[in-house]
Amino acid sequence: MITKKPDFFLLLFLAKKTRLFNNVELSTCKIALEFGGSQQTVSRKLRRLKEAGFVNLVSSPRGCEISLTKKGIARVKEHFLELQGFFSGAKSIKSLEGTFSFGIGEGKYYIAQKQYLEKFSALLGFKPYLGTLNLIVDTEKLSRFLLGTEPVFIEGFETGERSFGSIKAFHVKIFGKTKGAIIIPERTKHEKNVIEIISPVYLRRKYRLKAGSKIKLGIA
Amino acid sequence: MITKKPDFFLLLFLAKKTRLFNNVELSTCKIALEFGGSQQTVSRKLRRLKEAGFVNLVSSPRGCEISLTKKGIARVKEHFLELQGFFSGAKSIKSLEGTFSFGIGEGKYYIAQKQYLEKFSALLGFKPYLGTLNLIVDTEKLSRFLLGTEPVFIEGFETGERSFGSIKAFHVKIFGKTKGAIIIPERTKHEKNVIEIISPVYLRRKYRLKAGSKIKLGIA
DNA sequence: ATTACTAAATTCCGAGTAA
DNA sequence: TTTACTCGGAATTTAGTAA
Repeated sequence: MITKKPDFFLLLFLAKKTRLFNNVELSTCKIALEFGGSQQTVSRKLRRLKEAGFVNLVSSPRGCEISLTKKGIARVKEHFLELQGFFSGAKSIKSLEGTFSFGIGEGKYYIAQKQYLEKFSALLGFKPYLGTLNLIVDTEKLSRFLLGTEPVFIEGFETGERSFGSIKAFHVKIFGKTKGAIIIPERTKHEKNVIEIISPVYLRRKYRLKAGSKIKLGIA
Repeated sequence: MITKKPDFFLLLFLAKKTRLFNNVELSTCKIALEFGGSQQTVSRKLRRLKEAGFVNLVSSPRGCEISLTKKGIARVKEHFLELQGFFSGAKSIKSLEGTFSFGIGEGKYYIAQKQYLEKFSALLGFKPYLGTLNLIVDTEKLSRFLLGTEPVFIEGFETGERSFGSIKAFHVKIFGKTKGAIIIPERTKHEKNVIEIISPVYLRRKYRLKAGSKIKLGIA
């Protein structure tokens, strides 16, 4: 008979209960209550975790003695390290370079919407200049840069005519001093290597930008 | 209609793909291939994640545009922080105090087994004195102490007469200098506030231990 | 009190397929 | 190519219970 896929969430639950290395005495009833599901389901899932070699399980009419096996501990650690890989600052970067590009001016139409403008002021703390700065960036570096910033979520809205989607905004400092934000629509078909920047000032004039000019963004 | 429970693993998968904050273009086929399951199942699970408010999803015959919502990002972060809670050294401690107690001498019988002795030598790097030191410890502190140490797994074995279970061992330094290890059977009904220590030296004599003597264990 | 079996209800999966 | 529907079979859940 083929061993069924064991319940990873129950393994995580047991990892917490055992503090990874300890043995614990539990009953299927208590686990069911705390973890969710019925006593029978917990019983079955425990047996599967045992079959799969993730836990040591001694069941008796007096309850269950449970500890994680080497394999079980490894599995939980692996899961954690994987998550840590992209949450920890290890891979994030603190500045991002972009190349100025003349956009098609589409962004301006969107951010000029009164509802967006009000939310930018309220949530970002500045009233943006009525235009966006298009930057060509390395998508890999963009991802790593965004990981280190705190996103601001700007809800979408409906007008009589059409609907405007939600936007994620990320505070940045342009050339280490000018306030601004990267804005990324949540629904976009946009090429991902082009981002739009808003700022209270007219960046193009302030920094005398020409096509191909390099702009440095830092974490705000 | 009640929204079904969305697949958290798919959410994690998408968290990786989107690097949390980015938008990605994927197809249900590609996800199915990489994540597992059929195209149909992925399609259904994506829609459930959307229903549950975890992802922004725009599907069309040309593919899917996917990004995580604020709620989705929060859910993944919450999961990570929960794990980090007991993996990070924040809660671990570097030393543990125990009170010497005369055991019933049971441990001696076990560790004297030739198979165990050989594995101790091979895996722990020392040939233990033929006896164990029983220590009464605080279970909460023991858990936190063990979190900071590296477990050594000693496999069980069978003799003609009976079977001997696996043992987890943790390197320690007794009073900051003497080599030793905490040994915890994987299957035990043992009261968890009593641990057994093995060491190449006869600890009881070396430290002139009497019932009630305090022993300090440090990370090796 | 337990664990865990059986059986019925429910849910899930995926081949086939329409758009 | 896509997405996503239908539907039959597989898998899962859980109430009832035995031990």
